[in-house]
Amino acid sequence: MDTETALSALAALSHESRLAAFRELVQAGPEGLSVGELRERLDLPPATLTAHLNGLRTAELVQDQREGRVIRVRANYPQMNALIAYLTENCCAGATNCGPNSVCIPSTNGGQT
Amino acid sequence: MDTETALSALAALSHESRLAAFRELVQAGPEGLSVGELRERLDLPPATLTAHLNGLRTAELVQDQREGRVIRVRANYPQMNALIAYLTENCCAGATNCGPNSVCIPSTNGGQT
DNA sequence: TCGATAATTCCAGAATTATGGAATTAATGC
DNA sequence: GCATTAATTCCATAATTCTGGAATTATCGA
Repeated sequence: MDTETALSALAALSHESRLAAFRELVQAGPEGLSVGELRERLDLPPATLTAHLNGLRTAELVQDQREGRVIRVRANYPQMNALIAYLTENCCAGATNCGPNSVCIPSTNGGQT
Repeated sequence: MDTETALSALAALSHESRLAAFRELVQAGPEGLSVGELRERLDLPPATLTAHLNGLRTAELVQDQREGRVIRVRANYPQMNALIAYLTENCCAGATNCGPNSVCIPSTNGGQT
């Protein structure tokens, strides 16, 4: 993932409603949710939800598929994963001991504190 | 890390100049950089850089320390790591096979597609 | 075709964030 | 005290993002 794409994804997730929407979609699993279900859970006016969904769509963090009158939205897990990979690389500057479960130390000092 | 803190960190990183500043600090390692060095590298007016640094400070993604007339800024690696952990949990909904080097699939379907 | 439902786009006002010059604070050396 | 350097805050303008009502598009069933 390049920096421009990462910025787009970070911007998409940096708003309360959009992060909440994305979390709902992740919890919903591969089935995703219809826009209507999402709207009920988040309790947002239709136009507002669409605007936020468009932010997530631009960042390619979600994908959708029309099913009749309903549009089903799914979290794009690989894209989210790519964002985490980007942040991990930028957090650790290439150190190998880095990740969510380790303390993040740059490689330039061999991991000492 | 709670959602409010994550939102603050995501917002801080979702701007070109701030992400660039943070990357410079990560690459600089534990020594960090003075505000002046950062200013030269990013080529920003002083007031603009300060405004962006304040965003990173509020999110506790950087910490600083005055050394005489100079203020030294360092990346706060644990905070960045906590953000990555938060995103990993929210990306994967608790699945164990998740991380920057694996495909991110929620746990609700056992990893099948 | 018509009516109902789902979701979107359009658009304008409100709110927030970004930008950077000028003034200010902080520290140092003479 | 005074000049110098480093960085900040102050403040006003510019730019962007957010919000949501109203109109529009898309699909379906009768």
